[in-house]
Amino acid sequence: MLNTNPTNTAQFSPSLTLPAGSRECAGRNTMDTLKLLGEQLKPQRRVVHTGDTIYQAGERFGNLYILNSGFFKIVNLSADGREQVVGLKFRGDWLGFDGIAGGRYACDAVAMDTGEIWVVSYEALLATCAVQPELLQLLHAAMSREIAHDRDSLMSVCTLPADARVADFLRYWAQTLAERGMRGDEITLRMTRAEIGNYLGMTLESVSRALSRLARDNVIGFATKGRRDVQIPDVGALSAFVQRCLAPAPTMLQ
Amino acid sequence: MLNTNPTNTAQFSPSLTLPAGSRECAGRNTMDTLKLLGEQLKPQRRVVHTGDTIYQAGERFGNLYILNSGFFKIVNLSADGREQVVGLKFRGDWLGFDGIAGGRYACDAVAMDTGEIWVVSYEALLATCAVQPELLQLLHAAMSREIAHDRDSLMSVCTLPADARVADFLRYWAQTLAERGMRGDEITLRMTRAEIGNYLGMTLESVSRALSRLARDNVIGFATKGRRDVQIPDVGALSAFVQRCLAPAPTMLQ
DNA sequence: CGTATGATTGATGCAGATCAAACACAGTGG
DNA sequence: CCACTGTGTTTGATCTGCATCAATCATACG
Repeated sequence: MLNTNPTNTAQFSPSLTLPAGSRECAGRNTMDTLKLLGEQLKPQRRVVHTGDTIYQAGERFGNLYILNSGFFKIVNLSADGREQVVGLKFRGDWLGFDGIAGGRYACDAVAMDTGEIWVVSYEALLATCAVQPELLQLLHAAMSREIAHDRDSLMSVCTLPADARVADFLRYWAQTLAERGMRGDEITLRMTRAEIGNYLGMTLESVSRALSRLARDNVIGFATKGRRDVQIPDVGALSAFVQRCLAPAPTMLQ
Repeated sequence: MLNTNPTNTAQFSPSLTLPAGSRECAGRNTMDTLKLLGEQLKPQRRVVHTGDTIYQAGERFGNLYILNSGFFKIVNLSADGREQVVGLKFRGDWLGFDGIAGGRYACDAVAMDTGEIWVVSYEALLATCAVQPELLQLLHAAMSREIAHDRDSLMSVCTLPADARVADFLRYWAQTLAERGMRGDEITLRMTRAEIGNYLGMTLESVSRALSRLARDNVIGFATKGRRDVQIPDVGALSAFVQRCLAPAPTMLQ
């Protein structure tokens, strides 16, 4: 992989520069957006716990879901039994878009932590949008962001070596939390190495080795007890690590 | 890769069973949908030729595009110069969704053949949707399909070995053409091996070897002159080939 | 015809998969 | 309290699928 490497002169983006498209729609932040959605839609609120499934592949589509707290994984299941984590959802994300086209959800949405989701009937949402055009903008922005991010994911697995993929994964996680008003410098991975590996297209052993390497290079740190909490003192260091992985050769001397 | 392989007993879907979600919204077919869109939106029609760029990453968002004929690739470009084909668009597909959230397009859309695209101002589209709710359904269905397909792509690169990825790519291409009323048994790849490889996360040599293998096994055929045209007598054979690649071991004897 | 671009095929090397063993920690129950 | 068990993690050794390097061939075009 990483076969396309045109004159790579390591001009990586310095530290916290957010990539284009990652900021909230119309300059609005996540908290304000959630407040607006809560007021406009008066959604049914539902508390979920680790392992709860909000919808499953094949189930009849009817609702969209807005994640107010906690976090979810989206799992695709193929006819022949392959299982693939295809997305992670954080505070402010919407769930269930995949069901609109086919009338049935195409994936499973599984809670990875305790949290609260808001249930919104798609029909009711459309009705509300008809009298409140700003809502439609929010809906479309959420779908658009999902499409753009899915493409970034594909780019990651297609062009980055294993170590860089793990680093980029942590960078995205930390940035996402920060953008949404949560601490991004100390994140609790509520996924096993196997789940992370599945999401990134590598084995759990490779994930473990990559994390060890990142810790050895002081790009990340591990919390006192257990290896589930990851400290990220500087997000820029993760980006720099990715670039280092892409660097063609040491080119020592000359 | 393909490390998750739970009791894989090769119960592959027989022949032409379309996977859930691949049929058109509300049972409508592509031709009818295009007709409706053309009548309702009266879009500006624009002829494009190979290599034309309909929009580019960073360009200010304003229009969505509906592909009436021809075909496009969607290319993502990272800050450090990596280039990734993240999608292919066929007749009836929409282009430009990635621009809604950030106000700027996130990718390049490049024509791979002569064709016609319809230009629709996003603002005007929303206005029309307000008085024609069916249009909004079509829009959402198109976005939903894109999200679902992007996930399938990620699953492909994460769980399939190189040969199977190429086979699955051809299967998808053939099925998509068939669904949209075009011949699916003889497709002209208007992409180089390098472009296909980039899209599938492998080198051009691996693509070439995979195609040679598929031809040797009579799963595909090459047209008389040149290796750009691929004959696909039976789409099911491609699915079967994918399953064969996933089979744990030859298990000869017993 | 010569040149250029893309495709095929072979030889070799390596990143990451697979196999294997030891370790850490949280329950659980005596 | 500690032994016991199960689940997840780490780390090492080995193997292999695919990348890389390289040479030849095919088709298109000036």
